[in-house]
Amino acid sequence: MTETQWHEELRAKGYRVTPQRQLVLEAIKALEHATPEEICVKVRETARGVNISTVYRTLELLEELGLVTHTHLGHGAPTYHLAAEADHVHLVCRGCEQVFEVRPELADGLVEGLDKEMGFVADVRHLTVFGRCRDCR
Amino acid sequence: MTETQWHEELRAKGYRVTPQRQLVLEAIKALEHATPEEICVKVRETARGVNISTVYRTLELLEELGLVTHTHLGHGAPTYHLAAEADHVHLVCRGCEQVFEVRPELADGLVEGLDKEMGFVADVRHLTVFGRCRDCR
DNA sequence: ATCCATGCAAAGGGTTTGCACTTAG
DNA sequence: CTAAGTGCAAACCCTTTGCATGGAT
Repeated sequence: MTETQWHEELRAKGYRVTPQRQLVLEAIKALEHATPEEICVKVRETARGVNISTVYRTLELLEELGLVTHTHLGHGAPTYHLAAEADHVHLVCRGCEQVFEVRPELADGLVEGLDKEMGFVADVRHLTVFGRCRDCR
Repeated sequence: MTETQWHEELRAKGYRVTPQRQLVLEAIKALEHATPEEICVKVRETARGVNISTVYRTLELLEELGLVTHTHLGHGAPTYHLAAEADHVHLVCRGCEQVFEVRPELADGLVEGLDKEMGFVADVRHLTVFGRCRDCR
């Protein structure tokens, strides 16, 4: 989606294009897997005084527009990333707390099984697998 | 694991067997997928005045002993269940918010793939798949 | 000139912690 | 007896909300 495309989508739905909204989206683009807090810090590098509650409200909006998704990687705050770049499964190692990304095709069997067995359509982009990585097993 | 078995495991590690700890474990057994708050309420049906912080401390202990595991089903508090009965994958429907359980074998392909591809040992019991159920797709 | 969006501060969940008291061993 | 466990209250993190001000359209 181009810059002007989502600006127009915003306006079409009665929302406004504000500097804060643009900065939050840019921060997500730049950071990858960033928490609201981290996004806020990043945004403040450019524009001082942007409030954390604005970040939360913007994240909700961007997610509603389908530009952004979030995942829960562990116990703390969720992490946000561009929906366009979110096409991977997350692995979280309980040993070293590291986060890995793997091709979503690895979950194809699971996805098909769930659909066949009970008509459940899985959203692989929100899939987080906990376990232990090679070095911590 | 029998009653006396885990009592002895507690003592062997220098922990004590207290009424609160027994009640918390029984509550988890009875409730299935209960949040700390719900467990606390259940425990208070039997013993009044048990504190929520004791519940949290006990959950941590029981998890360390491997008697109990938790999963994050959605945004709120995690849910706890007996490790012995936790052998299933959770599905959460984003439409109706319902939680389903399915046989862990459905994830076998994923588990094998992760191991083969990068030596990652997945813990299926903590796996939660988000998506849409038959009625909400 | 609208009325949506923001900043601020306060409140809200969920969880952890410090400390004096209690209790299992 | 004495170390571990508990209750209580306060603190903590993350998130949401109410309201007056500010700004995009």
